[in-house]
Amino acid sequence: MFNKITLPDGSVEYRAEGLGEYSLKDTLECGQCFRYERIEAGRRFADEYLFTYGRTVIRVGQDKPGELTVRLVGEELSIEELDSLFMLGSSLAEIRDDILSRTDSEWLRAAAGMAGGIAILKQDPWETLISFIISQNNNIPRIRKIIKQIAIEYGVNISLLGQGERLCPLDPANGTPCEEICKRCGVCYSFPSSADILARPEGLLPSRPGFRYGYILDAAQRVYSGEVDLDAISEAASYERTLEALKVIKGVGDKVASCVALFGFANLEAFPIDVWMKRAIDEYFGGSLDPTTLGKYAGVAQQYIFHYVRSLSEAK
DNA sequence: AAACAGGCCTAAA
DNA sequence: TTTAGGCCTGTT
Repeated sequence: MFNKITLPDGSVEYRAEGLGEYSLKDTLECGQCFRYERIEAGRRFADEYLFTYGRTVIRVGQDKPGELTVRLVGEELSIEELDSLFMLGSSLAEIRDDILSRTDSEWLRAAAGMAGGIAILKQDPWETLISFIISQNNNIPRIRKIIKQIAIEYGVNISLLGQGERLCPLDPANGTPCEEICKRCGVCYSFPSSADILARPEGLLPSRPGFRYGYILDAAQRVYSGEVDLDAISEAASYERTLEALKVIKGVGDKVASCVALFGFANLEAFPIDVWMKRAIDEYFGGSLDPTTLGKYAGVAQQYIFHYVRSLSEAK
């Protein structure tokens, strides 16, 4: 859980510790989220990032596993919201043990050993939905680029919103207007609502989403009209009903819907199967793997498998 | 240059 | 119910 700390200079930080093997780097870079920038120059922690969430930019750092330090720019977030976003309510070790107690796969054990520091973020459902619509038949650099350009095209610059200090480490003269830097980085721009997109659909075009353009529009229409009610899904819906509800949107099939269930609604039993997972299942699980055998944290197991198989492929 | 990238849709068996 | 093409675009 995060603690709020007021520093001598009056600024506010949130700190959490005792989070076991929680890895900030693996959590942000494992592919579940797209709106982050790693900070290199002038960083205060071994790993440090800017991460966009709603109308807040979160500057988050980690020196060793199990510790997090956070500063906020833009809209305030409550401790509860921060805990929920970073999944601090669950113990990574308990989740891992639960998964491993249900399998005799040595390969999965090795995957857990390597990826056990990954937490499942509970991100904004709407942005997650659009992000994974964009992800289809696409590669990660371009996915990030499209999302970034959409935000820059429609969004407000969170870093210029309010009272708080500017925390942009990419700005050499802290406190000065930063149009140029921000429009390249994009991480400080909020993501448009469904209404924003419907009011001016052409705004999507500069990002060149290709055939996904119609899918994004369909999602915006169905969410705006209430036919797909993300708040209601968030409140009550089971995993199966979440999938069913999301799949009425054109361009949303099993894979995209399960990603939104997992990363947008924190349905930890969600088990997205993409090309990487298919490869892993073919290679290391004899061609089939029933997610329900992995228990209520199957989605975390999915991240172990996904992360491990990708790291193996990168190694060669 | 042809194939591929964290899928989905549609048409056809 | 399952299987093939095709799809925007950018990169290699």
